[in-house]
Amino acid sequence: MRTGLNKEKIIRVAAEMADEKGAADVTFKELAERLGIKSPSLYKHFIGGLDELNKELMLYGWRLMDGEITKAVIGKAKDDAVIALCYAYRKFVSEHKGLYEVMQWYNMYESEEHQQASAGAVDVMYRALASYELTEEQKVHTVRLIRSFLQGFSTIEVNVGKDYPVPLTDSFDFALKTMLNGIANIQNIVQ
Amino acid sequence: MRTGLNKEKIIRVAAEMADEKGAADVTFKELAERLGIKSPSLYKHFIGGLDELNKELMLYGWRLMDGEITKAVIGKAKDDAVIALCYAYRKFVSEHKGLYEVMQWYNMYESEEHQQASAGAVDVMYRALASYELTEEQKVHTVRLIRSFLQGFSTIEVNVGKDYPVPLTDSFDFALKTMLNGIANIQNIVQ
DNA sequence: CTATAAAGCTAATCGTATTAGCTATTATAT
DNA sequence: ATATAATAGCTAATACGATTAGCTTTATAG
Repeated sequence: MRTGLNKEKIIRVAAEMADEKGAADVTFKELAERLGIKSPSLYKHFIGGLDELNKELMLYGWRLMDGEITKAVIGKAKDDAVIALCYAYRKFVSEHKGLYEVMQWYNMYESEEHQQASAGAVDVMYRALASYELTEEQKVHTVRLIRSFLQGFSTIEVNVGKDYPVPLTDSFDFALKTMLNGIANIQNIVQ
Repeated sequence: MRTGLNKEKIIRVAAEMADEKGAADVTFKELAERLGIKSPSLYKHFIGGLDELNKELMLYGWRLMDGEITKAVIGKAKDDAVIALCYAYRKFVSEHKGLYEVMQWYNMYESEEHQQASAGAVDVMYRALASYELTEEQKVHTVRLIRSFLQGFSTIEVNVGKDYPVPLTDSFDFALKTMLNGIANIQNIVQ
């Protein structure tokens, strides 16, 4: 019988599943169970199989994050904007560990598509830097620094056991200040 | 017949294989072929199967990197030490993309073991900071910043398509300078 | 020399992904 | 309204790698 499913609904369930059980445990078998259908039926929606689902999950994840960090930055400028963006990124990851794994993990394979998917989030970073007096090249460097840090920090935080006696949050703030300080002194930094 | 294999040799072949084909494509099937044995025989060396192999690969990778960055830092202090360490880390990743994937990827599951594996590399970072006038807490923050950046930057660099018109190397240097600048101004940064 | 452990092998099993082909339901064109 | 086509589901069968069971050969300790 018809269940009224479509790609979008399936992706949402798959994303939940990823967050609950980890990216590697999103199987067609269990996804189908959760949706109340049999696993071969999933091929009606994802002809490319598990691979296609993962790609769509990745795209979905980046769109979602894009939305979150965009909201966070609205009406803010300079340091306030950067700080808000970084907090929003970190919050997103903490709430979507599994989905974030897919966003990272799947990138190993389809880097072209991944590039485009994350372009939205990167673009928000550029806009957040608009209010600084920076050359285009300086903006590129800065975005790459912030992006690298956020990505690395998130990965570490998600998988870390202990953050005692020095809380990770303090280190996060420290890092933000260091980077903002770098932006402020950018003329002295770049030859 | 006896082939004279042992864990160490198998791991080395598996590491090569990871670098050639990517972490996800290290299968018992092909690994056995490369070693000239049948895949069930691998269980004589890795009772825990593919899982155990991956864990050992991860440990091997971190030991290897530990050695590399340790060498790089010898006889250097302060900024020179940090710069050398970061370059060595980046070089290691560029030469061991697949192995590095395993080092990252496997961490999702066994975070306790991963912690210990990467502890060596983290320790080298602490030593590299020894020559600065920093409190223990400041060192922790600094190590976490550098580590996050290196991890994020590496992941991005490995999977990125284009670094044109702004070369990634320039961004790497920019980031290093920004972070070193942050270390120099650390008193002003921490409240 | 012999007993035993180690390291290999073949054959069989398991689990998930995937494909093939069938059926009912929905949507659409006449 | 009705005939037709496309869609979304199903069952049965296949494929492929991981894994397990049980056998055999080779080193080696005593």
